[in-house]
Amino acid sequence: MRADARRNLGRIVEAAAEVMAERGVEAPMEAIARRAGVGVGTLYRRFPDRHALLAAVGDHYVHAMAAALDRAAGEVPDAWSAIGRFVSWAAEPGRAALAAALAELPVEAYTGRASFARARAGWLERLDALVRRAQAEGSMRQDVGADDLVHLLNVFTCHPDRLPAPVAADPGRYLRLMLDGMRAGAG
Amino acid sequence: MRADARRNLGRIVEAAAEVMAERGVEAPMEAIARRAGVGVGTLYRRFPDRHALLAAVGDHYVHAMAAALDRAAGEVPDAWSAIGRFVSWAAEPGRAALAAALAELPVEAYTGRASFARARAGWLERLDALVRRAQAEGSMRQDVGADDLVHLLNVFTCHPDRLPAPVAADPGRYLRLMLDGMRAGAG
DNA sequence: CCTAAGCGGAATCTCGGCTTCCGCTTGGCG
DNA sequence: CGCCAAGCGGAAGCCGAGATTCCGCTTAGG
Repeated sequence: MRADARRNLGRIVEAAAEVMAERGVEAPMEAIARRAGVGVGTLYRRFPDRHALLAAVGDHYVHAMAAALDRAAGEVPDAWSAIGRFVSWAAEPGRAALAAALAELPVEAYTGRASFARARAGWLERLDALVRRAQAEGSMRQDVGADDLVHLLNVFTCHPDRLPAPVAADPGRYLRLMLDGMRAGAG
Repeated sequence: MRADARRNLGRIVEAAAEVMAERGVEAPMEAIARRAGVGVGTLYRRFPDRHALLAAVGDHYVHAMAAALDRAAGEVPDAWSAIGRFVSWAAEPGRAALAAALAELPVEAYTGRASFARARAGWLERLDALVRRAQAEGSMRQDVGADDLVHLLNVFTCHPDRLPAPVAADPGRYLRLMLDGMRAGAG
């Protein structure tokens, strides 16, 4: 594979991640190509259909999330703070948006992508462990779980067009409210 | 106006409210017509364009919300419980969804509709009063407002396709979490 | 310098939804 | 009861957005 081709490949995946975060998994191929600074033809040559592209984007995303989680857990001793940090990181514009976008998509996009499934499962598992640790430390309610965290992140960080403008303008405010509600004793 | 025509008019507005709640303000006219048990022709004769239909739906909605709020406030003595009740009512499937749908829409849909604007303002004012009462009673945080409540309702009750499936399945759970976060002392 | 890998983007195709239009139906008056 | 205009439904044609193909031009790199 020629050097420039390889470079474009990377750009395309990044662009796809961005655009899908902003406009959903169904974002027009042309928009993705434009963002990547590439012609649609190139996009199609590399990824024969949308699913192929999605799988690539999914890999990209899962690894980024996993790395951020580990970083957050390493930076502070208590689990509750680590969760707070991770949430802040994930809430940065257009970040978890991708999670929401990917959540929308049909399973068949990943069939035969065992590595992706494994990475995803691993990430969720580590998040879950962190949550359980926070609960054991007495800082988090027992009746909420890692899933709730993920869902709410997805909700508040999905692309701005899909949220009431004030929420889109400051999702952090609402995520903090959510965390306040998840703190031990809040129920 | 003939009796059957009047009947259809009512059905159309109701159907439009339902369908727009589920599929957004841009929901296909044909879907609305079908739900109303009416031909598209009838729809277009009555409402020459989408804006006319939206205005009618908006009226419908604002009045329903105002009535529910007053009912909730009348049923229990303390403001916090009243808010809880109202939120529960508004979170019933496809209810506030309409609010979210209407929130999306451009101002020009309502220009020249003073009565609608007035009704809307009145409703918000009453909700705000209730929130301030809850704060005075010491049951609600000072740093949140009626707006936050409205936004959160919109977020969690928008049509299911736009939410992670588990959230769509039980928006009440997440709204309760958010309310827990808004309770006095939660910050 | 040459050549095949790689590229871009115009052209074409498809699909979903909007809007119109006209022949049929029916409320309700005389 | 009979008439006829108000009202109805939905097929037909229009349109724009996006997917996908294709081919002549560009350029990496041996």
